[in-house]
Amino acid sequence: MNTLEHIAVIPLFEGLSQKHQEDLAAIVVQRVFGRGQSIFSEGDEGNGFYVVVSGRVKVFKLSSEGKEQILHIFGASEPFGEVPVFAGQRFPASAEALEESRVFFFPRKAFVDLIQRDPSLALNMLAVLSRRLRQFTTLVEGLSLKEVPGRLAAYLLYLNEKQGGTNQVTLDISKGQLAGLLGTIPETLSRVLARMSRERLIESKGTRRIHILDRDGLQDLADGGKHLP
Amino acid sequence: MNTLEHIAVIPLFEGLSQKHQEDLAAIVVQRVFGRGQSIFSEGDEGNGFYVVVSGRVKVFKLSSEGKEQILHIFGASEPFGEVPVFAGQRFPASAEALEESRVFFFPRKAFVDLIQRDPSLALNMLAVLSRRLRQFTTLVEGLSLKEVPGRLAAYLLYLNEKQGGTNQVTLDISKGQLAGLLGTIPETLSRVLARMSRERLIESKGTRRIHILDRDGLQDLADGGKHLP
DNA sequence: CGTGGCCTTGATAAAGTTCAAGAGCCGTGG
DNA sequence: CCACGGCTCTTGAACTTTATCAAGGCCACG
Repeated sequence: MNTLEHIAVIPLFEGLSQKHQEDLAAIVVQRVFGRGQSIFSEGDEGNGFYVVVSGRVKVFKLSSEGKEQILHIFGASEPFGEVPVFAGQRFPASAEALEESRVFFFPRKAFVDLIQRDPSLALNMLAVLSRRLRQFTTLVEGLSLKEVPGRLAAYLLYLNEKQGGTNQVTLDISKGQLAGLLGTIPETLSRVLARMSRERLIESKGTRRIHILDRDGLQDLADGGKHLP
Repeated sequence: MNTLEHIAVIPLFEGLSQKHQEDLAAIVVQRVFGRGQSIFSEGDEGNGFYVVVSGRVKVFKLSSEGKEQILHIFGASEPFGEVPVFAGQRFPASAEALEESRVFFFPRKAFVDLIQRDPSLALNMLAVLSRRLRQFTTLVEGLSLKEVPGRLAAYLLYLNEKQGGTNQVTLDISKGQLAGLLGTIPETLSRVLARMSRERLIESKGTRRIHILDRDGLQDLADGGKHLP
């Protein structure tokens, strides 16, 4: 698959003319990052943004004591690191490859030029940022208004839906990373999973496989329902 | 001040031609909301977005048990409620007037049309959304990685900077609302303020006036520094 | 000058984190 | 093929932070 074909497949670039896609292919820079390798750090200057071609990338914040809050995990064809392109020039968070990952880098100036010439690209980017804002409201809601079991239940249901259908879920990240995504620590996550098993909401099958036994019970938790005494 | 003059003053519309500003003036709808009145609710369909003309508006989420997390407070010339314009059509949060407020409403379709014709409007809107994303990362960082004293300290320093200069800060919202903005409840906020006074970091002068006695101490807290033993 | 809303304070309970130790799993290399 | 070493994950006990419940105090405004 060549560069142009990869670009054609990215939803952000849907609706672009052949010519404009070729313009993008002309300015793009391809890079590869190994597992655990940093892509950018909070406070760095951003002179462009990224799109994941293959692999997975996490964007996160670190506390002064080293705790990590994951903001997003991006997979193939998803853009990240756009904020500095349009507002100020420093990254508000850090990014790191979760596994060996190939990414496109689009330099700021050429990309902004293209946006000015192509309204559909502008609207696509507005849609991307708007969806991101929506996701953030969900994250904030979870952190502020729900407890860990509620956030975990919501995540399991979300994963289950994404993996379409059956009552089986396969975690796509390690439990340590999941803890960071849910705004807690591995110990707490482990205890909550154990409790959910005890209460017959779920059943663990191996390290990364979980059976959903009581979807309604999980839904109650995700909605902030009160726990059984 | 007529409609066109109000529009000319909104940063989002900076750089627009006279003609396009007139187009906006032609599609805008003006509305007034009393203190405590709802502007929209989470889940409502959004067929346009808003700009505050005068007064103040809070955007927030409610938990199933009635706790409120404020996401933003918007003042004059600030746009809000844009997400449904570009992504899906439902509001991810609710909005309510904090005081008697006048707002402009811009219907979705006409506005999107104009964006397609004017790249500078597109870029302005991208900048608005990007700044909003940046603010969210700060909010998430606070909620997940800092304790209440740290968030409060950061807010006081932010307010102090915004109010330019001296060591005196005037709260622009009630303490109950501030608790909602910091992701806590009034009782906890009250206790934290009392503790900061005891430790001579601040001094309360009346209900809404606070003197900053130890800016470095506050900065330490805001950075997640460890508390004095 | 009284009344209601907002704020404060106290006692108690719940949720989550920390620290410490042990168990399970996996890839590597003998 | 098995054993080693290093992770990741789990579990326990103590502690910290925050929420909850319940009064009581303070203004502000009518």
